[in-house]
Amino acid sequence: MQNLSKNQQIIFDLIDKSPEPLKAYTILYNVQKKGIKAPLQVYRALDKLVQIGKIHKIESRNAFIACHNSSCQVAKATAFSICEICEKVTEISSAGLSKYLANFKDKDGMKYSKYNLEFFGLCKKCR
Amino acid sequence: MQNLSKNQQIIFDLIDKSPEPLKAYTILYNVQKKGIKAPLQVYRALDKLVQIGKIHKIESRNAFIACHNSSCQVAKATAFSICEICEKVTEISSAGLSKYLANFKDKDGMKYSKYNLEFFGLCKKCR
DNA sequence: TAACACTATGTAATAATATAACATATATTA
DNA sequence: TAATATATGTTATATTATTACATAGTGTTA
Ligand SMILES: [Zn+2]
Ligand SMILES: [Zn+2]
Ligand SMILES: [Zn+2]
Ligand SMILES: [Zn+2]
Repeated sequence: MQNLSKNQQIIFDLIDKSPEPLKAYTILYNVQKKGIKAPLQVYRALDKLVQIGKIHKIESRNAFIACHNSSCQVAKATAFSICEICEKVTEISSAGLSKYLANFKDKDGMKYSKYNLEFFGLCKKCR
Repeated sequence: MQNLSKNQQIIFDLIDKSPEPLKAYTILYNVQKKGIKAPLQVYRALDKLVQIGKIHKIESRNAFIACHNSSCQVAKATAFSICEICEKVTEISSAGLSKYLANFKDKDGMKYSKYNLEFFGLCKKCR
């Protein structure tokens, strides 16, 4: 587990303490006072953080959330629930689900160790 | 099953005959000769086509693919495999998988009838 | 038919998301 | 030290998507 660089740490801290997924430019606005001035600086840190599993990208929302699955063993096998009203996003950690998906074989008998699953519905509060 | 409007039909035809997912602006360039001149015209048709399940959006690629699951009964429950080398995308239609996911319950006992799953790996040719 | 609601279209402008290209600096390792 | 890899800074630009406003067509029903 490598240490984070300065920019990576700043951006990870912001995402980690956010109760909701953050978008790249929201992140940019919030770290400008810390000296990160350009989009590319944000995107580079995001890329790295995604790569090492500290954060995940919510593809349908173009937003980023910190991993809370004990610094994701499954950086490449992610599942989320997304509330269609309040946009609350929760990372799903289910041994059953990840086992099922990791063992799933398509028609050609092909298995996939990497996947991203996004469930949509209404959260407890919005139901 | 409603009929498609003129723009919707033009854009669906293009996507339907494409062997690969198409991006919005690629679509735009390809339909300009048919009188569709602005991005919004494309996005509006895409939105509608997604809504009625004739096409699906590949979220991780910002691209659109025609549904070939007999005009998708499962417009809201989609699964794809994506080759990380050649970018070939295939819609997965597996009764087992859709049943498993439709019945999946999260920690709160919540079920989700809508989801999008993207598997990543190497296709037959690229392996 | 006329009124209404609904869906679709046309057009211009702009917002939001992401990358290319190039220069420099810092950390790691041999 | 030298070599290598990783990270940063900066400017410009590419790509993806929406807002706002005006108009036209389609279907329903009073
Ligand atoms: Zn995680
Ligand atoms: Zn909610
Ligand atoms: Zn389909
Ligand atoms: Zn391939």
